Order: sequence, then structure tokens, then C-alpha cells
Amino acid sequence: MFALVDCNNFYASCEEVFNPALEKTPLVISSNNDGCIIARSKKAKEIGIKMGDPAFLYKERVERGEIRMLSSNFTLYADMSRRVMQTLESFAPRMEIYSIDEAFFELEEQPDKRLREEAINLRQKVKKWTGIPISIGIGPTKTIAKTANKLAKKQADMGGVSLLISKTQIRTQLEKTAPDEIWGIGHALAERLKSKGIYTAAQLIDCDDSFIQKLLGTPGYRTVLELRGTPCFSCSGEAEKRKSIVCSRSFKQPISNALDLEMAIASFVSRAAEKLRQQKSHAKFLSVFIATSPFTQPYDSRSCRIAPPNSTAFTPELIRLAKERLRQIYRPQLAYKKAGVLLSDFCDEKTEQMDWITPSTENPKKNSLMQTIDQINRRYDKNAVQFAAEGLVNHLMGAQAQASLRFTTSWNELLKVT
DNA sequence: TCTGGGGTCCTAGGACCC
DNA sequence: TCTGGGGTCCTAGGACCC
Repeated sequence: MFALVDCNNFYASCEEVFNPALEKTPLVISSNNDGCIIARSKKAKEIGIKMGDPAFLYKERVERGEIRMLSSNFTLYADMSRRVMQTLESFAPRMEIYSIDEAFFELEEQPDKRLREEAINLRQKVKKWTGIPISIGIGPTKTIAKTANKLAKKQADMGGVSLLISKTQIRTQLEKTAPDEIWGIGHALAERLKSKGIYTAAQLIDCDDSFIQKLLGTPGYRTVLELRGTPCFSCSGEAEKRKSIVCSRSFKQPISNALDLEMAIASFVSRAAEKLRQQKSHAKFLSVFIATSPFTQPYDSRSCRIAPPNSTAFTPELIRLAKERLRQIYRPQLAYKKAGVLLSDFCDEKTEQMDWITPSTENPKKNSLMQTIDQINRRYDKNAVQFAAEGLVNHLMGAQAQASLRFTTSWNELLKVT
């Protein structure tokens, strides 16, 4: 049996924990550049604000005080997530953290009544210990647990807990569920299904196996098996290492100047490499990409992939390579709105594969330099020490004008009670 | 005027091999 | 005149997720 725990309106709930007055007004959280809406409170959802809507659509209503808008505060959300996950973990050891606000559990088979009681109990503890409301869905596979969770959120009278266990319970629910509401079936596949006359999840699971595989591919077929009650996904337990690391941003103003672009790329590389070292990996590839706005013509997006001679996590080398290749894809007449870097194809920092010809660039001094910089930045502030190539790029990025304080991670920003 | 950021997995097609 | 069959590896792009 699987359970899915999902925090309700997570970012909005984090803000409300430290400022309960926010609960009175519909609350939305805006993206990095204060560009679009990435989270909404219950009230904001009720008045029809959509996920991903551009923020300017609501500017007037925000000014009139009908809607409250805050810039995203990921430092706060990440720390609140850690607290919720720790609380959950103390109740069920076989847990997989699936996203910042979701976790799966593998449960022992037990009577439905007991499952429900335990879920209700867990829900109360998380609310009491962290202030965050959660919903819990339980079912024989992860995909059914996901469906149960949606049901729990929709129907308030079920107390935030929903079980889909028996064949008839599951069947009845799937008859009421459109394919694109199923975890693993998105917009494109739902359209494909519609064109074949399939409008409910129940119709989908009745289809012939080879038909499904051909129409939806292997991932879609697995989803259908899961809906029929055959588990295809288990709980991975240990937190797995990332297979790729991206750092990218949209700019406040489009950039045409090569130097500004270089500094931005250098700072993205620096961030990404720091994450890479955190998980004790080295990367074999570094990609750099730059793009103009997709909302104005002509749209231009270019990228290039670079293989350092040996896999590495040494920021200065990665910055040097990135800057070199950036020059080749950059076109001075264009106005770039977004840029980023991607690190990929990782190996363990200790078991690095050398090639026969290139001399090893391994140098203990480089490692200790990186370690020292990371330690200083962890201890003091993110940018206490940075590379000269990064310049002063903050003015290129979004303002984050309306962000709340880092209540739980910064001594200077503790909540004041008066 | 103004439209996010960070991930995973799979597949088709090209280049290459014998 | 007639022009095979079976592989591997890589990559870009598409699909999905939050």
C-alpha cells in the first residue's frame, strides 16, 4: 500500500504560518522576476487565478488590495519543507521525498479503518509541529495514491484523508476522472486519447495493452498498469543524487552586451558547481544556453555543450570554458532575455575516470580552495565570497520586490512579536 | 510595458560499425 | 540487371512532473 502526502498550497501556506493576516485575502506568490504566478492560496484558487498566469494580469487588483502578491522566498520554503519532511519521517521510515511539498510512503497492509486513523493522526501532528496543512491519499499503487490525494483535497468533508483501496472504490473514481487528471498523463497525451474517443480514466484502463503502448509509449503504459493496480514504481528510500543540475534566470531587461552576459553565465556556473560539489560529484559536460524572449519575434535560442578534458567541479575552469564558448553562440544584434547553464553526466568525485593522454588536472589545492569557499558561503551569506568573473550581476536579475523575510534561517530576520 | 525555474525519462533518427 | 542485415552510441526533442 502507498500513501502520498502533499502540502496544501505549500508556498502560500509557508507565508501564512508567519503572517496569519494573509489568510484574509487571496494570496499569490510570484516567480523570480515577479513575472508570473507560481503558487496560490485556497482563496486565490477560488477566484479563478491560474497557475502560470503572467503577474501583470493582476497588477490592478493587487494595487486595489483585492489580491495580495508576494515574491517567492525559496530559502523559507526549503527550510519549511525540511521541517515537514522530518516530521513525516519520524512516523514512517520508508519514505521518498518526491518534491519540495510531497512525499510517498510504503505502508504495511492493515485494515482500512486503522490506515485512516493513522493518516488523520499524522496530519494533525504536521499541522501542530510545523503549521503546514497537508492532505493524504492512500492506494495500492503510487498513481492511485495520487488520485486519492486529489480527491482528499477536493472534498473537504473527508478531513484531508482519502483512501482508494477496493476494486469498486477505484473503478468508481476512475469513471469520474479525466485522463489528464491522472499523474503521468499531461495535456499532449490527453489530446491523443480524446482523438480516439477516450474521455475517462476508466475507459483508458479498459483498452488493449498494445494499443496503449503504441499510443502513449512506455511511460504511459506503466501509468495504465498502475491504475489497474499493478505497482510499477516503488519507494526509492535513499535520496538519490541529481543526474543534471541547471541554473538559469530570466533578466529584468534584455541584455545585448557580451560582458553582462558573461558575468551572468559565470554566476550561474558558480551556483551550479556549488550544488555539484554538495552532492560530491564531478561533471563530464557543461552546456551553456542563451535565448531571446519567446514572446517577441524573432525568437532565437542557442546552446552549446562543452566537455572539459577531465570531469570536474572546479568553478574557475568551468567558468573559463563557459566564457570561451559563449562567444561562439552570442550574436551582438540580439537582445537576450534568458540564459543558463546545465551540468550533466556525473561521476563520483572519488572515482573519477581519467583518460590516458590528458594529464590529470587533479590538484589537492583546487579541492581545498573550493571547500573553503563553500564553507564560508554556507556559514556567512550566499555571496560572501564570489569569483571576479561574476562581476556584480544582481542588477541584471529580478528585484524580488515583495519577498517576506527568511524567518527560520537568518538571525537578522527572525519574526518579531510585538 | 509586463510571461519561472528545476528536474526525469523515453524515443526517433543519424552516424557509425561489421 | 541486381544493392543486406544487424548492431551500438549519441543527441535533440518531446513528454511528463513539481
